[in-house]
Amino acid sequence: MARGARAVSDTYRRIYDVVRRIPRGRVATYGQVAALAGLPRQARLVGYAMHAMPNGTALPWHRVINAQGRVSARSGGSGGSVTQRVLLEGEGVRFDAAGRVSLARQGWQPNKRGQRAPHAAR
DNA sequence: ATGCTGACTATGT
DNA sequence: TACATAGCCAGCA
Repeated sequence: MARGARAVSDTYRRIYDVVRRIPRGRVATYGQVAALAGLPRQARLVGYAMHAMPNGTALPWHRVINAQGRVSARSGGSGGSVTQRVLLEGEGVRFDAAGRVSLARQGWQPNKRGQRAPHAAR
């Protein structure tokens, strides 16, 4: 590969690859995905990559949230953010009264064994 | 080539 | 906790 017309740039390709390895029932932040993709400080690019996602791309984009543990609002104004929250809840992700997720508890932690949060996890 | 925009983050007030 | 500002990079007109 690495030749001819590619639907997406290698940069986006890396981002999608990272998002794809996010385990179910876990959430990752844009900055985290960017870092794992080899793009530190490019959290914005991650968000933009999600928006530029080709139609038909099957990946857990709903498991990507911002550093505040909240679902970022996307352009279009639709209830896309709501759909994302519903999908996460369907995987067992818990939202607090403020509509935020405990990254310390549900956050995806690669390198860690079992991805199990410290204490009080469940 | 230039300038603006955008599913962000960190820091300060 | 909420709002404002600065820094980042890629895609598009």
